[in-house]
Amino acid sequence: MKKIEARKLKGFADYSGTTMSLRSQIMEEVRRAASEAGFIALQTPALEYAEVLLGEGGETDKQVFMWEDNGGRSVALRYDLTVPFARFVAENGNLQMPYKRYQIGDVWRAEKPQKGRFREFCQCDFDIIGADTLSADFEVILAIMKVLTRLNKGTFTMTLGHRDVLGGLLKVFLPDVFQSPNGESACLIVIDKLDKIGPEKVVNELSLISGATREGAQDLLALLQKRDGEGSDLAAIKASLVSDEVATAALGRLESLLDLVNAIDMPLSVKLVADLKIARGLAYYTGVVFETTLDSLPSFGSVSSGGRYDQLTQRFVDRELPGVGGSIGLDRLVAAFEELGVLENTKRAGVFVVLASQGLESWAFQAAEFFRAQGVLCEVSLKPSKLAKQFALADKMNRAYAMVIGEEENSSQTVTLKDLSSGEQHSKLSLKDALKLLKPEL
RNA sequence: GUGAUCAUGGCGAAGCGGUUAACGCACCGGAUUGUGAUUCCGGCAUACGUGGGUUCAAUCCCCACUGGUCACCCCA
Repeated sequence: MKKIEARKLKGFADYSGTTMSLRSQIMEEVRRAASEAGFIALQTPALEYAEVLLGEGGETDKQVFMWEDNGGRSVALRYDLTVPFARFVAENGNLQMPYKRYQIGDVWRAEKPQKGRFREFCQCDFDIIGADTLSADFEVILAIMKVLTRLNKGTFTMTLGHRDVLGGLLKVFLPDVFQSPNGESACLIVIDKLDKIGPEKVVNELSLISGATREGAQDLLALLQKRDGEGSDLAAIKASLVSDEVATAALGRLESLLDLVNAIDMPLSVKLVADLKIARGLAYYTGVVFETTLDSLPSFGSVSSGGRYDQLTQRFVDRELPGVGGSIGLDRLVAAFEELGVLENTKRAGVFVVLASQGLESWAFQAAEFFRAQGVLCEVSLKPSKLAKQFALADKMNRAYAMVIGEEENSSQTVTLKDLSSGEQHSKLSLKDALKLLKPEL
């Protein structure tokens, strides 16, 4: 009979073993950070009406998985968690504002897969809608920083920018680009490439944009490259924005965010750095934007990013619902950690119950359940075989103890415990005495 | 979506126009029958991505497809 080839679609992956443990660990930290700050959980469907997800024909629209369903509806797999969230908020007018939610879920993008880049991947989002405040921006950023810090697997740099500041600078240095409809965003895209292609090329590319002058571009680049410590020279930028109230206010917000982070009395392994050239992110961002990279693997790209999106819900309703959110790219983060080789080997834990002969299941499970009830991982050998085999299996499964149940233990209602690290063995212990060894703290 | 590159058992990896296609890891069994490292012995999957073509002969050469990887684009 012809066999079906066991295979997966490109860009899709199975996760198991240590990779899956790390994924679970990250999700736990996300839930923890969320509940600490009162973000509530939300789950939305994977599939949405295509029109809900599609923007104005931008680059990202091309990467939306989309098809006609069996009922003739045009449907699409969600591209991110933010747009469906905006749909949810628009659809539920009775939410108590500000509304804070977190969400862990898979998203799909029809891209060409690469390392750390998948067609299906998990994002962990924190969003706040209904509050255009510094505190809202900060809660989102802080939550992400805490998650990354608590993973304890590396240090990160979060670069912080603001669309209004960059917009203000463009008005000063390249005012005439605003005469064409896409002039501003064209400039932002080019400026964002600064680190990658260098200032000369950026100036060249900027000069090609209608309305831009070479001199203006050079001055702008010079200003953006000025450093004050690790970040942009905010004082110099502020000096060029004096006449622009919006941009000055935006800059003030950035400074306040930096101050807030510095005031937090908690060691963070994420360094927050202002860098005004950060412009990207999705098209719907309107204010603060940020990207986060792993210090030891910056080439992997952003493992977390986000920003303020004050107009997103207006796709659906007239109400003004300012929003801010950030996302941790769980699978990219995991891939980066794997690349770095920082996945922990599973530690020895728990008990493996070795059965010396058949017919001992009753006592074995009584004992196992006794320990399980105390929170001890306890697995019973499922295939009776030679003792040596079962011990080897206990070792391979990384159990801390092997517990032997044989005729003697059965008749005396005891267990024999062997510490698999030290080789030390304690024969015929009562369940209580065994528990003292397994959980000394009790 | 554009370009480059690669494709041998579950994984890693030799070979290369004509071979019984190595080897390592993993897995399974055994080394006198209540004990895990190591060691020793044995077994294992009928492994050359798929489909065409060139050739007396193709895993090896050519083309297409599929898949992996990398760069661009975009992005987590």
